[in-house]
Amino acid sequence: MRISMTGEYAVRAMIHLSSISKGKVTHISDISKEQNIPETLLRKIMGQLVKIGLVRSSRGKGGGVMLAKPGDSISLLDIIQGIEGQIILNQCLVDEKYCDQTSYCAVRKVWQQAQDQMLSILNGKSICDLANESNRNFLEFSNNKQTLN
Amino acid sequence: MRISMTGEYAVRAMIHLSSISKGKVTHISDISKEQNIPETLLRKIMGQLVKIGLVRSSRGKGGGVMLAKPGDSISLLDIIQGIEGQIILNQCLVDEKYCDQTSYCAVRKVWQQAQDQMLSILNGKSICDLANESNRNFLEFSNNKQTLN
DNA sequence: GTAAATGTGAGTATTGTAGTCATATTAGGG
DNA sequence: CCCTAATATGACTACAATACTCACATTTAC
Repeated sequence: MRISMTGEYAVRAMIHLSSISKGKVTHISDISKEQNIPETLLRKIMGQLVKIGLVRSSRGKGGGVMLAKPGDSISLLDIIQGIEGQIILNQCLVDEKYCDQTSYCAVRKVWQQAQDQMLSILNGKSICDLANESNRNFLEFSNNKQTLN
Repeated sequence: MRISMTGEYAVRAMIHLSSISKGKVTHISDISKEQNIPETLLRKIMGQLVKIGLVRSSRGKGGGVMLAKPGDSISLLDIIQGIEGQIILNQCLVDEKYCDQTSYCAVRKVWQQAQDQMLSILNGKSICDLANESNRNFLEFSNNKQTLN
């Protein structure tokens, strides 16, 4: 049970985008290089991100991609669900026909609970938070390295 | 991102087993019928459950399957992880080579947190709990139905 | 018109999953 | 020893999803 590469790539690309100053564009090829994501694949993923309204793009010379809205209004969950569809841990949570015990099954409830917890955690983090935290961690990381040398 | 059918079947089979009085055996074919699980597939799943020590089986006439230990010492997580292997939401949580930012990446931390939450919920429920709760819910459910009619 | 961008449908290779089938193995009881 | 009832398992199939690639289309600025 894993997140898809597509989902991971999307998250990385979005974090990259959130580091670009507002109003400026980047190019898919740049993100591809810096984040080490196959370019043609990233093109498709960016296409999806545009479709679901998280990214704005413009074609042609001078074109490129940028966040469609402020980074603090986009959660990790928005990205993942946008790309992968709804996260549903257990079949019986989605398919009524699958199990005839839905109305009293305790297992179902546990999955529901686990799923809710997970979603709320992913929902609680904006890509803005993520970019900032990573930056802060990176600085600490670099400082530690320096003092070690 | 879903649990596999195999995992779901295993859980159902285990709950079924936990309803059998201690010391008695059931047959795979019975579980198959009652839980609506393809028999040949269930045979394989039971094989795995035996291998990981959750089920005890005996062959031949008078043989069958039973829980290998008390139902309250077996968690939902034991079953799922036993069957599906470790639950790992995000690639970077398992594959060091995959991402060179492991030491400071904030995304990684969020996934870790979501995963921990989920595991702890699954770990907190024994199949004994589950069987009891389902029974209790079922009774309520039936009563409601009766009073409605 | 040309170069620089994104957009996209079709195709491929690989893997994973759900499930089947045939056959082996084990055990009890005549 | 043989029959029957049970689990065990390796090989196989069918299908779907994933992670890509490729070629080409489209858009825009100059």
